[in-house]
Amino acid sequence: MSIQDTLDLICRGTEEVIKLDELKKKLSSGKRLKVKAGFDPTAPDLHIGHTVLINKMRQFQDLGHEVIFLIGDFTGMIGDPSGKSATRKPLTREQVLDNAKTYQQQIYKILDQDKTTIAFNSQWFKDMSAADMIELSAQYNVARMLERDDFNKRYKSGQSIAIHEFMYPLVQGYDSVALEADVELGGTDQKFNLLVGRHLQAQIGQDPQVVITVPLLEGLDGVQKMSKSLGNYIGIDEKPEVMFGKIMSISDELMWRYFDLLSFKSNQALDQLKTEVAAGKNPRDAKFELALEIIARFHNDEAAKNALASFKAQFQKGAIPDDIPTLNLTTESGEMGIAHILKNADLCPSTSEAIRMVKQGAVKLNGEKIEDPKQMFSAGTQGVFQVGKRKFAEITLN
RNA sequence: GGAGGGAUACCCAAGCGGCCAACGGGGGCAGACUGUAAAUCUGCUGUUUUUAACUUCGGAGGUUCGAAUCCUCCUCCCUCCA
Repeated sequence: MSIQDTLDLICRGTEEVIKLDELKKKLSSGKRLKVKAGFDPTAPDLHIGHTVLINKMRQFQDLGHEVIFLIGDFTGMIGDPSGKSATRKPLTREQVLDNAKTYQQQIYKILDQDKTTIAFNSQWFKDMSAADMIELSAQYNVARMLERDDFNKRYKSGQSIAIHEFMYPLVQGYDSVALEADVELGGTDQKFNLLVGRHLQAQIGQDPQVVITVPLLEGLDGVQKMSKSLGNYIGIDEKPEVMFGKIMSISDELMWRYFDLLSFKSNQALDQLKTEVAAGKNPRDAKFELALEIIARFHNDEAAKNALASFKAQFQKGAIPDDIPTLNLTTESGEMGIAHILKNADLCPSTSEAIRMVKQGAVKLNGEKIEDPKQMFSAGTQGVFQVGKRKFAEITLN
């Protein structure tokens, strides 16, 4: 592969490469590059938004470079202020280590374990003295720190910025010095921090790292970035059927964004797909392809196909899914009203809600719509109760 | 330390003595439609023993036949001055 081809591959789906010629030079040198990406272990599970970055790491790995998955166990205790308008709560040491473990388990769905170096930044920070820390903080100044957009906004609007938050970019930048990183990858929200790494490396006389940023993936709503706390995410550990459903629920427009950032299809293949849809191919079928590819990556081909099949069965033919919860409910007086059955089976959060569902025509027993919110069922009744298209339970009354 | 402003359901936000379980928007859920859990349209969105009752508008008291709306105290948040 020529240097140019390699560059094209690396740049695909990135937001920014700083600087391109430096990257070219590093690649041309034939050296095995140290490619670093830092992860703040605040979240217990990875979602596919994170994988945009990890996919990029994988590419470097495939090109023969050393990929360092840096777990910010030390930085995690500070709490990255990036993109936040308020001061974050620091994590305890136990939480950080716990989360880090989960990261390690999950990244190998994409990365090649044998070619991945895992590092913890507490390795070089835990023994740093106060004097070392102050020396590090002398490498940067307040005015430049305040250039950062989120600090700037908070400062101007009178919100508090704790002093330790200024340490975060420095500490993260120092990671690059300690690792002698050639390339650092990160989301666009990390740009400032990544650039601090370049600055620190240059001050110390190292060849500064190339900074590559990748876009942040929008969540299922298509507006806000994918995150656990917003609940608009697809976790990479989720069941195939759940993943399938979530992917199908994204808008047709957002689908293309997901293709761009998550699919390993070539640009040519994507262009062709877009042309086909524009020419009348059902966008749903394109979404099927996306779902199949992603599920195959995190599970396997068979699981993906099964998820497709059960999706078709459940939502196109209205069939009852295979694995539905089974439970027994005990009646007090030998019979129970529909509202209580639904509530007790956790199909509805309250009897009021259950009554509403019945009135809206959302409730079925063995496929037969229940019309009367007061309908009673006597002990011995058995069947599949359904609320809406997605909630099922096989219930036996006794 | 001083002076003001604010706290309403999942979120934003109206209401400023009875017509308020509380406008509107967002989100969510359901139905219709669609070869999509997309888009669009419609409805619902406190609880319960559901044609009615009960609890809710930061917390605790009070005024009143009647309070989210008025008064007192408390808690928290914000702005300005020092």
